[in-house]
Amino acid sequence: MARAATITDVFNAVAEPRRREIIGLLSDGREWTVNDVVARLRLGQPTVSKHLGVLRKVGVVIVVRRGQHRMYRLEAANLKPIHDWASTFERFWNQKIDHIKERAEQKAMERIAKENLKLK
Amino acid sequence: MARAATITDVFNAVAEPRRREIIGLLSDGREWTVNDVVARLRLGQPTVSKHLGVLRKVGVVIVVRRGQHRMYRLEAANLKPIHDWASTFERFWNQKIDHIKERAEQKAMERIAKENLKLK
DNA sequence: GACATATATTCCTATATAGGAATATATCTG
DNA sequence: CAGATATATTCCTATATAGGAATATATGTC
Repeated sequence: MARAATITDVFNAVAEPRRREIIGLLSDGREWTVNDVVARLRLGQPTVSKHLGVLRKVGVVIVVRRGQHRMYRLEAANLKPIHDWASTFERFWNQKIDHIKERAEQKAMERIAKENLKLK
Repeated sequence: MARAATITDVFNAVAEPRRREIIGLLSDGREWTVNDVVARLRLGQPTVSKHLGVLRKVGVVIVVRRGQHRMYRLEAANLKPIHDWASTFERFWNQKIDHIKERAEQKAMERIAKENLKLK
């Protein structure tokens, strides 16, 4: 079986690095034209149109027509499922940080103990 | 150009729903055998072996051999890049929540004002 | 050593998809 | 209306990859 389609699974949509780049551009909160994006990335216009189309279909960008132009804007809320999923693992690296803290405190205690010995 | 390979890009590795399922299983922190996973998911043994192989290559799981078995364990720290990336968009939905809060407060104020009027 | 069990690997096929080229479709400007 | 500009779409090709079947490779047990 193939994986869930890029246009239905936001995880898959975002698995393509150039789409993450586009999202990075749009994350300035402003409206971007297809050609604005083309000018920034080294991609052809049809390629950019297609990537934006995928992002639109998963809801990560929205588009409004303004005359000849289509203004694309980031709809970051639809990236939240990814954040939520990844957050469920937060405890794993926080735990590691805790261990580092613990060890640092341990060392500090040892140093203090040593200095106390000297004083005696 | 094709996208970055599943075995080099953790975003792409995790774009496959069955791999996310496997990660979900291993997130109990325990060691899982290939057959443990096969028993839980409706996937053949070779399929599971291959998925675990992909996750191993991006570092999301680690494996130790114990006799006949290979024990797979989640190495969640290597999911952190995904969390970090998604976190850069947190402000977008927090902002929305702020708006909701604001509006709720607004309504509360209005209600209080109305009640004050009645009292007069 | 013969067999059983656990897992990986190889081979195959179907499918998705990224991107280029060409073209279609609007919209704007004179 | 005749360009010009902006964007989408269609067609094509190369490539990745998911999964099944068969097989290989260990390791355990009698």
